[in-house]
Amino acid sequence: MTKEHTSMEYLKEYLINEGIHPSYQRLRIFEYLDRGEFHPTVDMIYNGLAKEIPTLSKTTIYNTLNLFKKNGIVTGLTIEANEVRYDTNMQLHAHFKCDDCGMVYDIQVEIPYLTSLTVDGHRICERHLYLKGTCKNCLK
Amino acid sequence: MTKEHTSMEYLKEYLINEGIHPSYQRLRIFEYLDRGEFHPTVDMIYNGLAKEIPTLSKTTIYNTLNLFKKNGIVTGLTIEANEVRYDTNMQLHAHFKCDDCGMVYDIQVEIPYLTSLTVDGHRICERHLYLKGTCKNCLK
DNA sequence: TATTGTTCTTGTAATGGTTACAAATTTGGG
DNA sequence: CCCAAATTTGTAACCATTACAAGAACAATA
Repeated sequence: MTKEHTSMEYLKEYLINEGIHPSYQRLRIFEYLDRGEFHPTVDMIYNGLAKEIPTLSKTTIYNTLNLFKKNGIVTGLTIEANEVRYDTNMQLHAHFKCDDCGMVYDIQVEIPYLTSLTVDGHRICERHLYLKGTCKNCLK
Repeated sequence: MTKEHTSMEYLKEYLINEGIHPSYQRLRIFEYLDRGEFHPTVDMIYNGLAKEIPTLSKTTIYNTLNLFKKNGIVTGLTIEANEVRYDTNMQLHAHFKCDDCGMVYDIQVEIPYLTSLTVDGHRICERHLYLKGTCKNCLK
């Protein structure tokens, strides 16, 4: 998925192309994920959408995210043990989480090592790289 | 901590040097972590030690691991959202987790990029790199 | 050695995120 | 318009972790 804000129609077709029936809830959840570099948790999605979709259930969000993950259009980031953050950017990239404000940033990486298909004889399917520290804004 | 099997006396002095009072439980838990490339969960530690220390409580394991983390001799790996694995190797290295057997391997990395102190203006304190796939043994 | 205060350990209960499940609702095709 | 299938929802269950308070072990002092 691209980083630019995209029309609802486009998101709808995107879901269909990925084999996902674009129900209202799924569309809104995907839209929420796709807008901006946000990497929200389930709670953030719930709090963000519940105002506009009063009947929304957390179970629906979990179901939807698991469906998205199964179909490979979303990935869950486990930077902290007790919170999963969701990302629609499926390209290889790293994340930086600020210990102060909690913000998660996308980081572009150019590490040829990471594109290797094997390491020590093991076959690699997923690559995860994240950094932690104090972010640009909190350093000021 | 080194990877070789080390005597109980050595482990004891190591804990003392790190400012940790070496109680029997702490010593046994640290010994369990230090022996082999195992990266156990709390449950594994509990199941592994409960036979020999019948009074051992899971709370003690959690307390002890949190103490070890606070004193910087152990780190928690959050590869999967619902399980933390503990590692006494505090040097920069990567991990490979097998989706089949669940085994976590240490991987030596030589990525100059990772030793950088900042990225995009953010100050880096921690670096985490893990890979997932099928391990050497499960490929056979 | 007895005492006493501190540290460490333990069991139980509480917490919080996630999943299981079944009922209710919505949707799409005939 | 009707029915079967898919989707959503709320409740309850689950599991890892933490909070808390009581009990046990320990260290220092006299």
